Amino acid sequence: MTKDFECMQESYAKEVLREKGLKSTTQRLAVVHILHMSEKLLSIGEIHGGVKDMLGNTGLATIYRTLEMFEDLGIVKRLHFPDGGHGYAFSQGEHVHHMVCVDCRGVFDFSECPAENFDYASVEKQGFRVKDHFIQLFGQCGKCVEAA
Amino acid sequence: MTKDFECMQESYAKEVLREKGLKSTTQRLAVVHILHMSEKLLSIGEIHGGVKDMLGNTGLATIYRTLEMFEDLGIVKRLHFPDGGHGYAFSQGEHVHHMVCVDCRGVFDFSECPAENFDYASVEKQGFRVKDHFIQLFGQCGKCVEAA
DNA sequence: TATTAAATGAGAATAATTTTCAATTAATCC
DNA sequence: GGATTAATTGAAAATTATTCTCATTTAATA
Repeated sequence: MTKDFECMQESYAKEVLREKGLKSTTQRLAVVHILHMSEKLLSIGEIHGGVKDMLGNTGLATIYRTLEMFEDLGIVKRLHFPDGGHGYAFSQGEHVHHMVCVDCRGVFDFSECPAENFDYASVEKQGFRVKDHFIQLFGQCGKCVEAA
Repeated sequence: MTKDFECMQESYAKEVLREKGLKSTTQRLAVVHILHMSEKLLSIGEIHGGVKDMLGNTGLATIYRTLEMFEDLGIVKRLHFPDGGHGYAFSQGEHVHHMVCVDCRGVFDFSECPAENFDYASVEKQGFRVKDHFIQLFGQCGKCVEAA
């Protein structure tokens, strides 16, 4: 039975976890919730803070473990900032890319893949086999453009 | 006067440094040398080790400072591994992208931009202004394909 | 060669991440 | 619903990564 207020992301995560024989713990679902609620990239510390607000004390190690696992499962994506830092965003499995606002760290995702029509044959000449790609756009979001 | 054995990368780096009023120190040039010689992504530790082999003792902080600066100058690029780690590759200023072999961590660069013909207008609907992009390909290099 | 601002080294300080292990909990089976 | 069990967690220590400080050194310039 599904709780009324359970969001799609939450049930999606549960499903993925169940398929892999992993447990849907309160902590893991809280991480999904926090990420899904956020309009910007969150650092480990911010996620930890958010989870603690929801559940009371929660070990930081759990957050690390959860995020690593979620990344492997394709539930979250780790994105990067120009300054070398990084943050996490919810990412629902399918092929999705992200734009990051360098001013407010807002994340915006889009499904059109910039490299969709690229002919990898041209870069595969020396025998390299492309298996995956990572694409992230940088720029300013609408609000920050106006504010500037 | 240019030393006979000075490589292009080294003189390129010197030029960029001079333009910005920064010093071409032995340590900085050693970092360029190490990176340029390497066929794979190097970690901070590996770069530090390489520089120490060339120059004798060298502070780790200098390596950090140098790499951060080089990244800002567009001389090196910080790339990422699926496992969350990262490494540095020489990157000569112009628009270049990298492929990383997930087996041997080899780096291969190419100049055709996969996103070259992408129409950013489609993702800029909500007012986001794309300023830059980060693209990195993952796969297996020829050697590792054969070895597998 | 003397001058000077920039850069370095050493190590302390801080931050980030991983590990360990006993206690807890979600899923499963009756 | 309660017992069972393997997975998961929390807490703290251990490890690793990064930054900072400041006295000393060095590259560029005149």
